Amino acid sequence: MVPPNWGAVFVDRLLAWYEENGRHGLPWRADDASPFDVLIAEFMLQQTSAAQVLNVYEEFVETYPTPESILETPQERLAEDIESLGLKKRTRYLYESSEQLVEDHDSTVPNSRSELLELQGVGEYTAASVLAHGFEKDVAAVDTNVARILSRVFDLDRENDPGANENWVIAEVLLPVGHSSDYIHALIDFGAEVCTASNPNCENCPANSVCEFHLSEEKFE
DNA sequence: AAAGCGGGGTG
DNA sequence: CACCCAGCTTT
Repeated sequence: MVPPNWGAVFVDRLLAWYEENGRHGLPWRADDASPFDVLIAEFMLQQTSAAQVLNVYEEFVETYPTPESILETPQERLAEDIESLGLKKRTRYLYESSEQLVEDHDSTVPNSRSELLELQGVGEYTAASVLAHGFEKDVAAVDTNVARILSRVFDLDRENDPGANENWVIAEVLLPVGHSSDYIHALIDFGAEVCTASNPNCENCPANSVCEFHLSEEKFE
């Protein structure tokens, strides 16, 4: 059973770790990234490592800063530009969602969850990410990294399931109001570098004293 | 609920 | 060589 104050302690440790060790230089996290830039980055990052996206992101958003610029380009050309990322359907999602932005949203990115979810290729995680990073909304975003972290720290029943409502509820409860973007980035970086899927670095984890997973592991040492 | 997508990096 | 990566759509 997790003591009631563990959540707050965990978030404090997480944010302190992030300030010191986070991947602050990633271009799609820049303050001047537009909501459309954020949307492009989230499309690229689906099931794709940040290192791979780094190879193509900056040139892509410079070449295609608006949905119109996507639509003016043959899909074959777009496909070449992001070929190294894999997942070929991504090109169609980029193109069709750009059509939706132009036709239904006056060429802007909508700032509501329901409208974002209507876009081709946008699911719960991507919608939440755009709201947090593009519009500074106080919403949580749960991907496989976040689901894994929360499942371990709080010993959740539906382990590592980004679709489990419990993950979203906990992520929302822990959210530091006014800092959702840093909070989400912190969770993801933490999942990529400390609380990894295989061989998590519990020994050097700043939150291991408030983690059910680590404490239960210790019992079997 | 489960399968399928995908190039590139890692153990 | 098998497996994973800031998920989503379709069956």
